[in-house]
Amino acid sequence: MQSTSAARNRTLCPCIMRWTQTIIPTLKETPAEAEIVSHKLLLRAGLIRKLTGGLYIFMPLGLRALRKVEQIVREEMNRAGALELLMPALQPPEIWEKSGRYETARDVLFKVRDRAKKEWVLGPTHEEVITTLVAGEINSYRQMPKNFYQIQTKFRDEIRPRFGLMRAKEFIMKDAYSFDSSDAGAQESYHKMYNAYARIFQRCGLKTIAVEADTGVMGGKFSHEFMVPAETGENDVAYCDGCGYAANVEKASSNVTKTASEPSAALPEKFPTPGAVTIDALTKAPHSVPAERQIKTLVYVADSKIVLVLLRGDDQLNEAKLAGTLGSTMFRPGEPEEIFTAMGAHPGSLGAVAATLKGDGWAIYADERLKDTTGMTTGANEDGFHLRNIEIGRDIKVSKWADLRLVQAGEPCAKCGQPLKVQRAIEVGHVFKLGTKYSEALHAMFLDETGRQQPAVMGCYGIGVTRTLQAVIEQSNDANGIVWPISVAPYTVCITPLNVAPESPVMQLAEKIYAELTSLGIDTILDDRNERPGFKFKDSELVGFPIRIGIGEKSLAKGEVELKPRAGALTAVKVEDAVSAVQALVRAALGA
RNA sequence: CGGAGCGUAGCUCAGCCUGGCUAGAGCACUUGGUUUGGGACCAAGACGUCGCAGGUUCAAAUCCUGUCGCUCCGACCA
Repeated sequence: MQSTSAARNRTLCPCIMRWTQTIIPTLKETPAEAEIVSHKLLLRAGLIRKLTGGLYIFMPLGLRALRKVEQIVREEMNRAGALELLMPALQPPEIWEKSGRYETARDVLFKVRDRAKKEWVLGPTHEEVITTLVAGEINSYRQMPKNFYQIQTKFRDEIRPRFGLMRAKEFIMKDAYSFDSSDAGAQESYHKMYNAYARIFQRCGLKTIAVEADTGVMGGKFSHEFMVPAETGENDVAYCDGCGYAANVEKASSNVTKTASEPSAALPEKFPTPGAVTIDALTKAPHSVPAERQIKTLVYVADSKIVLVLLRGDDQLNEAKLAGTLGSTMFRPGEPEEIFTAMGAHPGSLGAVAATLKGDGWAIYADERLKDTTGMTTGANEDGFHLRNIEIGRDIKVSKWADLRLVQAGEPCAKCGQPLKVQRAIEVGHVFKLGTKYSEALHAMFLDETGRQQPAVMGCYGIGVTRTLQAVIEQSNDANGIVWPISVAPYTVCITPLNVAPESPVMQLAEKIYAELTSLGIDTILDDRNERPGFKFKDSELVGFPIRIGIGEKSLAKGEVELKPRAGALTAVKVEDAVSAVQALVRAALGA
């Protein structure tokens, strides 16, 4: 039977997608390499296979789902007036030098050499390329606005690829770049993209929240990230149920209470604190200094210079905010030996009190929550000693006050006062208003109405397409497998005949329904495997086809087939109603 | 790059600590048979440079050294 069925397949109509003719290598057991549910399911459902760390092969089924996500992205970008083009992945390093990112992005740049030993870079993104193009092609305000996009493979030398497609060395991104002749125009382009993104993710069946974001090394003016709430995400999002405020914690601020000051004219007093090298240790007897009355002193090195960062004892530093304050991302925490050499004490006994500092003219950045505080305690820059009665305005030469702290869940929203919540999330999209950084660096200039030369005002907009696909699975699964939204499912319908003999009424009906669904444009796969029913049911649920049509002799005898939505209950429908019932489900899901 | 763990059949893993003949199990695969509405059963079979290199030893999957790869935690990002 087995061999004849293989022979039979070769002679059957190739226009029917039969399970035995494609390859869907499902796994009953989870490969050890996968940690999070979406990665496990991508592998178990036979959608992807790993070539090596951070590099994956899309199997036929996985590719179908990927193409559906891409198509939704393409349709919505086109609807928003963006123009699709395709740029080279291989790029000359010169344009990266011009933008300054050859240095600032060097950690993620893959570099290769050609036979003449000339260096090239593999594009992690395409601001430099598109801006070079626009510099040559767009010379007048009359040619703007323009928004160019592509869907293309990007390369990033990730420090640590992980979670399958979530963070890979090579991934597919939709990147778009808008060019406007005015700031107001750029705002409008930005909002168009923001709205397009909301539609894209909604169509993909994803629940996302748009949050205010830090602009990082992109060097933009302001930006939003589209986040999929998920415990396995790599970002923390702070949001407010009261007014809808939402921001990446890198960016978020809250309306925290000022630190109460304790008026006192007392002068700094050194006291011994042997062994107490943490904020927590100082809160305990015999010292009993509450964390909110301590000043935490962090030592950073920026441009090989020492920088001190002061926070209240119970606050955490937000490095993204520090980057904003420093105007650079080129900084790092000091090494223990380096700190000892500079400060004369080890971490745990550090302080910024002017009289105890060895160095002169060091920048001291202090969090605003410390402003005007008195009666504080901090390290004495001598191991085993701290200072009390610190009045920050009098005793510490703060160079700059800034919001440097990480917000915590429960703090009052800065806009409405309700408590903020913090949630892990996966970033699937990011919109930036860039301004003129790249257009100036790469000379994308145009003549305005008055004949003056101006740099184009840019925006850039990314969607991690492969990551979005995985985020859908991360958000949409159950104990049996994936639960695809119809919009991105590899096939909408899986027909499961329980008798696969070609001449059987069951199989003949299966092929008839297949033909009808296909003629209606509904993607269908026919599970013609000669396997036991339970095996086929389990497999189709693992892969997660949104609708299964079960056809067996028992129900057929009653003139019925079984309709089993992946996320719903099984119902019996008359044979003649099966196709219209499926069509109704599909229409309802796609809103068509 | 720092910290932790793991490399034995296509997959999941045992064996390693305490060295010993021909390296095991389950799943998957091949053949035959029995089955057939929720991941069947019987029988036979195929599949391994035990990650790689070096060392110790009469003898190494097992001990030692080095190396490569993978996974997880931290800093970077779609």
